[in-house]
Amino acid sequence: MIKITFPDQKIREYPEGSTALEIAKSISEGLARNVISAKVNGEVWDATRPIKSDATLQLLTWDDKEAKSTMWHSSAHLMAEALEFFYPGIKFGIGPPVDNGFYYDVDLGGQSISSDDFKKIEDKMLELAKQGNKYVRTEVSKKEALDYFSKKGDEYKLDLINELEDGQITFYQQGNFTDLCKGPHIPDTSIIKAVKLTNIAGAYWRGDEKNKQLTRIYGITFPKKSQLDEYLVMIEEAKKRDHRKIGKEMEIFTFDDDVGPGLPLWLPNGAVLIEQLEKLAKRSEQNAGYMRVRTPHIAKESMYQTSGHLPYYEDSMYPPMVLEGEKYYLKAMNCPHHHKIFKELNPSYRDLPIRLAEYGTCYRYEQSGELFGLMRVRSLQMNDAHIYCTKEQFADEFRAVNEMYLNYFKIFNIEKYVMRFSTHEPKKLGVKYVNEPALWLETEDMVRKVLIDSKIPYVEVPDEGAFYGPKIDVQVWSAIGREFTLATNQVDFAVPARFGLEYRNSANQMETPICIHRAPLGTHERFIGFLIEHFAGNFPIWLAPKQVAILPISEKFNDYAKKVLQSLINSDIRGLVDLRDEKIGKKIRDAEIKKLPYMLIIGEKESNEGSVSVRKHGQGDVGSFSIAQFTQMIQDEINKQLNLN
RNA sequence: GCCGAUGUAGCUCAGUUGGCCAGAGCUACUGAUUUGUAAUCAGUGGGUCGGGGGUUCGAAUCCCUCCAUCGGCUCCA
Repeated sequence: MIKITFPDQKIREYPEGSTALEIAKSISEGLARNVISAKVNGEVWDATRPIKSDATLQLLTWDDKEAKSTMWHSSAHLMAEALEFFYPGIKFGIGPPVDNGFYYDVDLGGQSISSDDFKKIEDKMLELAKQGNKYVRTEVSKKEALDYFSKKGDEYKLDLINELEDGQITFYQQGNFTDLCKGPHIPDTSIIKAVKLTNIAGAYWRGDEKNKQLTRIYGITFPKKSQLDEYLVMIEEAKKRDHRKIGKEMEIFTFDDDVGPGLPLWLPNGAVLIEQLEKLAKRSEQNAGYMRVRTPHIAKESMYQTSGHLPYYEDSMYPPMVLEGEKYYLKAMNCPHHHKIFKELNPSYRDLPIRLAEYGTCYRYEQSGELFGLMRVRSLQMNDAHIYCTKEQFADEFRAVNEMYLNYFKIFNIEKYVMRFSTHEPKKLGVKYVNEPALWLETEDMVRKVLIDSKIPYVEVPDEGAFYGPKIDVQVWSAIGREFTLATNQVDFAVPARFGLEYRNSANQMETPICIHRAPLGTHERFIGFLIEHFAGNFPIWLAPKQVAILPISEKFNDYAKKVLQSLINSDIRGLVDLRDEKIGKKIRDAEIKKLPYMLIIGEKESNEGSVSVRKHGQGDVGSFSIAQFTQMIQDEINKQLNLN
């Protein structure tokens, strides 16, 4: 007998070699039906794998994240079986679970596949699923594994096996399909009740663009048909929040073929959003002791040689303009310009820290396939600043920057984000990173310490640093689930020295400052793209391009409506009047669709009283107020949203 | 940049076994109506069918090519 410890710390005895599934059955048949996999001693296992000694056991059902992964991993195998049925000779790369489903990379040889073929593959998968074939795990020797896939002629699997150690190789087989796989898997295919292939795309073998491009087929499965329906509804809802759709509807931005790809035009409503964001940034930066600077959009090649950017990033900068024998580049970053300003200021230690801020306009020649609405563009304006400080000041400065982030997140009600702390990879010193091993370790420790001291949750990712130092990126997700870096906070211990930046210390010696690059509001482009999706276009009133729509009931009240508008403008409130010869219901409907936060309905009663009848977007009638009362109401709401009270 | 898909009026879309002057709704404009909390009625205007080339008696429709967008891959100072 073996002792099994359950999550509630209860211990029960079972025969040696019992499986999680059998144990579940001993508790209840219903539970057993829902078991997808199991966590044995903290490791996810097949629910059908015998447990041979004392262990802790957690049964995993669909509600557990790990169970979903198991399910989708098994689904990838099921799809592979269906694909092999339709496309004999097909070769398989990797087929893992992902956040929303799974994919399998395949090499179809000369055959082709398109989304038109999805239906037949889905049907085949469901047919195979109904057979309830068991996923059978076998341990094989390296030689057996190599023999099997040599016979099959699948060079991708051979490639994978060659990297594995003998004695640790397992196969899984269900129905007519056998795959190299470390598992775990669901007990049998009958758990898969709903199947949807979602997408088809190219993907390089092992993610290397020098390798052959395989066909990647994405799909998702569920244990209940209704869950698939819910998922499809969710996808539809997400599409409605897409910033490209709302940005067009609300006339925020546009792209034009003649202007060029990735070069957005900000329409008047978008320009208001930008102005409000800049107002917020300028105020918080002023309070935090920043000084504003302004720099040109281009610079000579020599500056980017000095900064060291050229060898790393020349390919993603617009090609240079040659004037009088000199090469000029459109700037892709603001730091070198700011470094030059620091040098000109010629500070002593008493002047530090020096914080230089600019909403700098940059141009980056992003690969054409990378462009994506406002989220990835070629012209961008960054909420940039560079803080020059001593080593002793670094922790306080870095902490203050993080606090500024968190304050912004409160204002924008951003709750779902991840701080990603990127460090260097020692093997790539001198290639991807400046060759200063001691400084890397020292600054990484400083950053880590600040994060821990400030109790900011973060994940550490090796080999993702900037070439000049470690950094923190703030990751957020777009409505359609794509992950983005919204903001960034970077340490630079290398470039100031390259520019010969120095300050005089208290002992009258010259020292090089540390530089912090920070952009809490990222770029206007990405930040506004994100905000559109975050708020689904229903901006908080302080940010809304138009805050109030004035809707006269008939032409007779147009003059009073114009008077109300003027009064709002005098109080710095952004409004519009709908003077069209339409019925009030139509004007309200249009204002609601345009997501205008407030509507003022104006008729005979209001014009006689000098009042306005207030309707709130998405809520309806909220009553009658004097113009002064309404103005105060709006201003109070704005102050509250910006934490200005 | 690579793989795949898509591109018809300002917007959303119909029109593909190739065949009258390419359609609808919304928007815009004009007129009637003077309206009380999510669509008043009528009329008018608007399209190089993404660009270029080809096949054909005839191309939005078939072929080639370029451009742009979308989904991924790679990249991201």
